[in-house]
Amino acid sequence: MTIYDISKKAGVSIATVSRVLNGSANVKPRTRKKVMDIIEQYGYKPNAFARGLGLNSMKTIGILCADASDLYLAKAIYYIEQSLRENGYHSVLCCTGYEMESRKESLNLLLSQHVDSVVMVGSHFIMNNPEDNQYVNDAAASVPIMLLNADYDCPNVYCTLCDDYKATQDATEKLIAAGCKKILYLYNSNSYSGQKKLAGFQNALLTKDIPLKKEMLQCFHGNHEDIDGVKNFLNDLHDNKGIEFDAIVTSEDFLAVGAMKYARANKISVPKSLQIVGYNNSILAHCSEPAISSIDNRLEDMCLQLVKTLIGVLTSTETPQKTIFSGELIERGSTKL
Amino acid sequence: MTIYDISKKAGVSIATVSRVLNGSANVKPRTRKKVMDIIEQYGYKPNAFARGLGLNSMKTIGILCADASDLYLAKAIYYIEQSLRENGYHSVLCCTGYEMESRKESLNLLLSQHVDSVVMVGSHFIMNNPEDNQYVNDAAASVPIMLLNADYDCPNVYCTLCDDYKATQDATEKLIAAGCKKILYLYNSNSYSGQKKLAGFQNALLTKDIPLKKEMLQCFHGNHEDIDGVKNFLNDLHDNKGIEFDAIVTSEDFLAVGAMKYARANKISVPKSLQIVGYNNSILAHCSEPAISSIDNRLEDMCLQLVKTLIGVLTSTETPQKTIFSGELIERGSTKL
DNA sequence: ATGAAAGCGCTAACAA
DNA sequence: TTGTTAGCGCTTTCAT
Repeated sequence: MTIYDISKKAGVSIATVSRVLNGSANVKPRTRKKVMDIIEQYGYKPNAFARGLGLNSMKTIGILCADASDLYLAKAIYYIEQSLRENGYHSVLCCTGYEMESRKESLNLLLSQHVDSVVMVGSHFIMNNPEDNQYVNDAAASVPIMLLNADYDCPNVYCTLCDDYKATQDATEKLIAAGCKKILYLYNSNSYSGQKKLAGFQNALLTKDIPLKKEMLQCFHGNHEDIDGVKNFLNDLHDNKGIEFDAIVTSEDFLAVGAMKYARANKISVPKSLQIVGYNNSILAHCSEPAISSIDNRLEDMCLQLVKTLIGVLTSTETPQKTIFSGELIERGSTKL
Repeated sequence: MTIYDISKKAGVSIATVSRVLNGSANVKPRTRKKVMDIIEQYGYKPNAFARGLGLNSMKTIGILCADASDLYLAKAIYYIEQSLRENGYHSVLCCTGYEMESRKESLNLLLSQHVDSVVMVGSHFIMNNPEDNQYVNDAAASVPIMLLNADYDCPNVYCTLCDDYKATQDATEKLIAAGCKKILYLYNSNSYSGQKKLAGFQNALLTKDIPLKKEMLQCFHGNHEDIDGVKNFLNDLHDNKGIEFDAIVTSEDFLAVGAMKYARANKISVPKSLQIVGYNNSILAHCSEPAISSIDNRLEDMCLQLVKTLIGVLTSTETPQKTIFSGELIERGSTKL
């Protein structure tokens, strides 16, 4: 069933059918009704390819993310896809893994699909080395690029992010105000937002005149699901390296869960002897007893804003190139502030 | 840059370029080389729409799932997308939520996109009432439908699932063998696989001659992230309804985590006084101390098999219509068997 | 081994 | 208000 069949049955030209299909004003109501009836009757659906060929768009957005099974990224994808769909766009998902090469490859794959835009979910897509980000510039030359949780200055690149720096700083300062003297910072990524969090932590110490010891910044290099690995890591830090701490600020909830298990295994009372702060405010923060205080970076708000911005760009509405949300610590039993 | 430009520059016809592009055998090596060079030089990429129009396929698979932010479904999507990409297919993601109507709508959306097949992730897509499944039959009339974790008998519908019945029965029997007398079954969904698990539990009791009390089958109706809700639910069961139990078998890990928190809050020793079994073997099973024994239903294997089957169907290779994997209990600290 | 040309189904510019 | 028609870029016969 094509537009030709419909036009024949309705006794009009294909142009008229097309007008009806696209809601053009220049159709006599009676004609419109006649055509609509035929369309309904035969359950005709226009061919998306042919339409795409003509318009050079299939109303499809590419979503690039390192790992759709990551709790945080999965949530982001969920919000973004939903919002895009509400705006009449499809979402092509492409998980790139954490390697540079496959990242570029995936991007090219999406571009060759003629997506109308590419959303990059997660701060992993922007590196420190400008050369490594060239692929973003290249892509931005053909379609608008939307960055979630990353900051990058380039024409046709739009950023929506959370002020991780400030959120981490605030949380750390709260711990200091509550009397913590030896705060360990536990992280696992050097991505853009990872660095911001770290800097926020350091700045909190600086502001409160607490000397910064290098050993109090620890990077866990294991897999992001390896909670017991984190526990062992902390055990090693304490038992073998002699590092002492009365609070742990982490860059991700799973690290905080690991810290929680470390405390439990060593019969360290939380929050009495050890306070723990997570990041992302995910379900993992609810899994332990007591529950973990975690920094919420307003993921849903960010995602909705990102899509809003994107739609603005695609419809040539004036839109801000950068939107920054502020995060906040959700206090639960793992801290007493 | 189109195929015409390339053909002109290479001094051949578009047909030849097309042949080169599609790896046809009927091209003289020298001609092929000549064309290839031009293609490389100009970085030409064929237009996916035009190709789609001709072939009536853009090598795209629709992935339907209720909620991409659900831990389990997110993992499934991850595996499936990856495997599809390796096979040269794109993935269009569409999250339907848990309502019937939006489910049908999403499916139609995908079909109107001319996807080559639709993968339905999760057992929610098949209902008890045959009428409610009619939409699957309808869709199967136009493209192959792949079901993950659901069983449905219909031409052009292919199922890949885990034997949840057996896995649950086995785990329950192990608990009985270990001396548990009062086993509570805690679930939260009546989906196809939800029913299988429940039936497996019941059958274990039957097999071991343990009387089945209705009150020992409890459905938690809250949100699947509401861990504290589960804890409170169990508190209520015990304190107000006077239900006693020495083991809890759950249909999802988050329920097991809730049970764990219930035990901790009430100073019930796990596994000594209460044994707990989760389902899905997700990261949640690792969050508590002790870690939770959980049934692994081999999600990755299932996903890879599903894609393998799909590729088979699309290439008209002979393929089984139903593949069943068997699950197994991964024992951790929450049980002593 | 290569080229010419007919679609594929739709949109949009132009004519009437 | 409606119809005619030229693309859109590619695949695929059918000739050569």
